[in-house]
Amino acid sequence: MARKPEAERRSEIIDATIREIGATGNLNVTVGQIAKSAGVSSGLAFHYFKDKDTLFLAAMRTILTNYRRDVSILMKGATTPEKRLEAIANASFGLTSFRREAISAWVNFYALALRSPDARRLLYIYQRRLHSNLVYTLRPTCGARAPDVARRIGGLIDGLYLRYALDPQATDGSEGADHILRAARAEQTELHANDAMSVRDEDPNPMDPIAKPQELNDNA
Amino acid sequence: MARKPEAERRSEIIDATIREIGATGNLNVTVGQIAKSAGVSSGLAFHYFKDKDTLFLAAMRTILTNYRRDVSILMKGATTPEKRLEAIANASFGLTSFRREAISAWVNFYALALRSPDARRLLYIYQRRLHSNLVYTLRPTCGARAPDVARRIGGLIDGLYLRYALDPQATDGSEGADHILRAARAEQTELHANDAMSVRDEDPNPMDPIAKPQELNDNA
DNA sequence: TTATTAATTGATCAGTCAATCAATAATCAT
DNA sequence: ATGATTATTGATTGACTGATCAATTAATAA
Repeated sequence: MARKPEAERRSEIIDATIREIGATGNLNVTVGQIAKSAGVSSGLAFHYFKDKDTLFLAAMRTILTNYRRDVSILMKGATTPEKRLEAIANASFGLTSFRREAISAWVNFYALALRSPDARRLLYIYQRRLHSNLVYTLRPTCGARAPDVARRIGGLIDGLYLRYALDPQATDGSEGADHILRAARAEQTELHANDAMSVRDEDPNPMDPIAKPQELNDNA
Repeated sequence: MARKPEAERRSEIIDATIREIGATGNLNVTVGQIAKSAGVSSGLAFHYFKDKDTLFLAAMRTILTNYRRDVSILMKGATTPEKRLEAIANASFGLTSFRREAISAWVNFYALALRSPDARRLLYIYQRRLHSNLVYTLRPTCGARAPDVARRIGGLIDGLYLRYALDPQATDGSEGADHILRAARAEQTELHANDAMSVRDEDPNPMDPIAKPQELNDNA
């Protein structure tokens, strides 16, 4: 009936996908369900997305874009390293990323990455961007240790996200964000037995850290 | 044909389940596939496990049992707090837990926990046990901060596991284990800006830390 | 042996779903 | 208007699969 331009319909279908994944908690939602939730026929969903996996990936790209936007916004006002880290932490555990739909999408996305190279690529983009942002943020306080520390902070973000995401008693992610800041403070204190160990980690991956926060695009 | 006692067949079917999940990377393996891989008919799989989800949970219990066994073995020889933490780290990133099959099972298990209360319960058992072991291990060096630090180390284990598990370039998990130890060392250094913050975390969850490493059973 | 129990099969049912496609309806350009 | 283009439908197909069950076979006991 109601005719809409391609771009709008695409995003409506993507939104419906995220909604349905959030409602059921898994990727076994049928295209029919999704289409219905979007108020269109299943045929249209296939018209715009060649198959189900493509649709899921598009949905995940939207989630990642939202996350990136949050980071970007919160980073704007952050002037000190401490504030910048807080921005990253708050974006990771903030309302956008911690809604049920985003959580479902994320957790299932990890599982999808196990069998879909496309999903894996997308996951790497997220990881690289996060790592890059963290290195940039940690450099002033950690110096050469920044890449090494960033790897732990990044891992901690993912791990705690998973924890609190799967904990029905956790109402929001603020506790997760607190932990990130505490971990970073611990890593940033001067006297580290670690220093000796992490010398070899001076820029372990030369391709990797770029001076400024990343704005990579998700395609490819 | 070949007749075997219940216990043996059960574990053969469970092993086949783990194998097939590992091979395909997702839970969409059919019971037929699993049965075939176990060398039995699909009917038998349903005879011993009332439905597919039950079978998956049984498989996951086996994975958790193997992990627990590894921790237990490695803990035996560990006398100092440092050695004990090393034991936990090595178990978490060791060969048993880092095989492709275990990785697939774990990642999909997280997704399953999103929709299955039974899976969620099982996941909590793992998390509580890990937390408990960490608190016990960290107490000597962290004192009152142990529960708080344990939450981060636990999260870091999960997060880094996910990272390296989904990284095809990572051959083993030894790098993950290294990170755990470094993070712990950072948290254990004396002069912490954190100390003031984490006072309120003195035993945040009274139900939680128990003096000795846990040997909870997985049922219920 | 014979009766009883336990293990195992495989065909079958009933339902589901991704993907296709021919047909229709709305919009636009001329 | 007219034709071309774009959006949209929904019926259909073809393949798949979880679960059931009646029948069969092997082991055990009496």
